[in-house]
Amino acid sequence: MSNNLSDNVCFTLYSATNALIRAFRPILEAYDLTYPQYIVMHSLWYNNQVSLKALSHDTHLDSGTLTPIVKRLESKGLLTRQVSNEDERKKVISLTEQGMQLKIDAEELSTKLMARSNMSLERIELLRELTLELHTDLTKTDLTKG
Amino acid sequence: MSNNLSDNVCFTLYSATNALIRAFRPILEAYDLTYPQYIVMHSLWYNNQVSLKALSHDTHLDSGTLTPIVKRLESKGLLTRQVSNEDERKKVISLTEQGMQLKIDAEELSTKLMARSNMSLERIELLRELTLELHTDLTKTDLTKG
DNA sequence: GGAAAATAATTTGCGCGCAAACTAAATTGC
DNA sequence: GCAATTTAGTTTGCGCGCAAATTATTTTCC
Repeated sequence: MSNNLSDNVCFTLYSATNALIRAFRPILEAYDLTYPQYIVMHSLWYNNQVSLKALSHDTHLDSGTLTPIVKRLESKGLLTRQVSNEDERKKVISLTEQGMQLKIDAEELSTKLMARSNMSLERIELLRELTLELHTDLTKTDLTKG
Repeated sequence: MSNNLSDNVCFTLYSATNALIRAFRPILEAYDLTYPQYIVMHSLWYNNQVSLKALSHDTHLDSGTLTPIVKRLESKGLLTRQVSNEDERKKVISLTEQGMQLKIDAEELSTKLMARSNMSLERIELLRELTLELHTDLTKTDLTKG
């Protein structure tokens, strides 16, 4: 019988994520990026010239969320969006030279942020495994039915 | 050297939280609550008649976020907001009868949701401890200076 | 080959999450 | 005792996050 919000994993997960994004914000501000924008850039650094659908799969962000993010990155000159030749419904998202250059500076940013926390590498890795497991679990199983 | 988003704990934490809130949404919809609204109600069920400041401390949500949430809960008839007698800057937030009755139904909702996942209770508890640790860590230390 | 169904991306609407600016009341310090 | 500072809460502006509706293209299948 929990009587404290911190006794509940949903709340601690939620609070920790908010705190992490908040801590990340001033660091990313130097690169004129938000965290979701950083996720998209990071994905493209390793998987360039993909459709929005593919980007959605990689980033775990839905298309309605991605469209405006990608448009903002386009207006910053970090990527381009071109209609695909094979399938005119699709858009090919490609990094610009500027977008690729950002990689050198910003690539390891989130790793560096976590490294500055007081948590041990072992516990950070454990946290990574558990959150990965939870995400896989939640997206596989439809918990609303049952 | 990570080349995959899932290798990074920031990303897995972020994705898992989004997935969790998403899974929670249809369940909470039956109570006409969003997850942040549920957090506020949960807090009040154990700590009623508090100022917005105190509620902000308990829920880890900032005042600019809380004001509109609390107003929505007020318009749903779940709580009231009255100017404090001792200090007219403060507002006393109090559950209505309806707000208190919701507790019986909705109290253990997030625990039940997690219990339906495929994760073991041990790993869920471990995740709770790690996210609590990270949150404490991030709010204590200003990682932007360093 | 053409209607029906599926797919890709965009748009709309709403509720956060939070920094920054603002208002109003209480406290401090001379 | 009153001006300066601090504190409590609200408002504004912006970027998500996502469900649902919409548009446009492609695929299916008869």
